[in-house]
Amino acid sequence: MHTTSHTAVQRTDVMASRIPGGSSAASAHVQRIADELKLLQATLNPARRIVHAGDVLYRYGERFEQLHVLNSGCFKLLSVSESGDEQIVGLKFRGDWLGFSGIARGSHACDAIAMDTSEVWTLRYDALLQACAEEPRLMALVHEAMSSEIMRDREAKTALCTLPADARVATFLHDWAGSLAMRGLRTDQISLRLTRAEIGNYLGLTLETVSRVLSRLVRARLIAFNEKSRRDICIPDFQALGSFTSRPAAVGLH
Amino acid sequence: MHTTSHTAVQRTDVMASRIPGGSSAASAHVQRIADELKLLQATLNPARRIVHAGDVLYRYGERFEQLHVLNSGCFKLLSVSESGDEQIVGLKFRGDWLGFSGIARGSHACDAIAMDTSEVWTLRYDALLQACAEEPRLMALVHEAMSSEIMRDREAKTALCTLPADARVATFLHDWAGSLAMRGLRTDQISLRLTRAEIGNYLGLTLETVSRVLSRLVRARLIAFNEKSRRDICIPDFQALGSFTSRPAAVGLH
DNA sequence: CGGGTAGTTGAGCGCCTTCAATCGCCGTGG
DNA sequence: CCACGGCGATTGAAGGCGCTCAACTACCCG
Repeated sequence: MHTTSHTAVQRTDVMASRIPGGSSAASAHVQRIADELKLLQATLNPARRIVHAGDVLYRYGERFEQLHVLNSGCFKLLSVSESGDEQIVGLKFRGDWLGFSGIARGSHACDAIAMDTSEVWTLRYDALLQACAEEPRLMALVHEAMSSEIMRDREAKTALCTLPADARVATFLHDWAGSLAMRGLRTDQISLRLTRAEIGNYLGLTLETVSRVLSRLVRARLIAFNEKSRRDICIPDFQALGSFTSRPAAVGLH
Repeated sequence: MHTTSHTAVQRTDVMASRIPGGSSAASAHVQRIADELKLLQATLNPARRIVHAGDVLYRYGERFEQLHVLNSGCFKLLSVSESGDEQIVGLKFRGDWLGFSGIARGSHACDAIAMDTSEVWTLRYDALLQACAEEPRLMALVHEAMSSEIMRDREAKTALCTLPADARVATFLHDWAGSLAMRGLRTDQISLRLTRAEIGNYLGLTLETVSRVLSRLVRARLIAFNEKSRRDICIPDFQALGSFTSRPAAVGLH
């Protein structure tokens, strides 16, 4: 795992002009993440480093001592069962925290693997606790991050429990694009950094089903493939894709 | 099969590795919950009260101001979608916290409904924050509780993604019994406080499937119904039920 | 007794999986 | 240069698991 330059200015702020669902809410969120990072930097001066796709930030079972915050890039969280099969249990983007699940047992509960070149800020947990005691805003920030994670996990569970395959995949794409939008990135053109098998794993489907659903969404004009790579997906109408979530019907089949 | 003492499990030291009624780990956990409650009481003197089955502790959308800790009883967390259908997103027992998901937005993300007569300890969130700043152990306790919730949500997601109906229901029963065991309660005789429809809702199955799976588990001698109520379930061999989780095969069908 | 709720069980269907074939891409090595 | 193999993705065909629809029972409470 590289620890090269810590300056890594990420060129994110292309920005809010392109954001679906109202740029004001999105840019507010962008600002909020920036403020949070600034607060972190001021109170804890976290170690920064760049990691690359495939790099492992921590592994299941490793002693928990640090938390991480993503300044850019994206990560997947991988839970490996004793029988050896893997389950993707989370996806993380700029502003998200990594490692919360390790606090309870004192050892990490999953693997954290970069899906793209990313800048990670790392802070010692004991230092964080101490800083939280002195800076109430910092404590509130940490609690909000954990609370958000709990909320999103529940939404994911609900999707798994209630949505058929088509809506599940559509929701997945919509959420991914929404995650980027809230961070000020473009959403008309998203680059999934997962194979069909990984998407299926994350959604409780087989890779074939994912592939078929994507083809169906293309036929329904809700998405389009980039001609270069079939992992790059165009979303002409962000809202339409979202509304498909609730109405799994009304797709021209066949 | 009955053991009158509260150390419900006898010949299973092996189980101590996982989620045992294995007495040592279980009683350690009981002790830990007791210590946590004691610390809470010492630092915050929370308001206690008794609620009854069906009582609502908080509702979706209500302003978030308090957190709650269960001293006894059990709760369900209910998420209601805009279209009106409900999803059970969590089950809570003694020692569990309620309300974490409301922190992020400042309003509660679900309904919390008692499934049984329960004793609830309530504390103001702002008071908790303040107390956390002064008492590091309290802050650690809160973080551990949130971390545990994240972990358990992920396990639930994994179950939804990977297990077929039979294993899902078996895991549900096993986990429920395990939750009781970790709290020092008997596990050979558990009383589900959910209808078949609610179990199905929680597990992403229909009530008919739940009913059929339970009948199958009875035929396989992994569980037995109490003759009084079909919601009360005997678990003759806790371990066997657990091992069924991983091997969904090998049940005498028909 | 009648009505309502909870639960069980059967029959048939449909969505998703399983199995399999094919295509395109890319890096390697003859 | 092209052949080859591997990986990712797509698509078809067939089968099965779980859902839908429905009937029936048990139990509680008026």
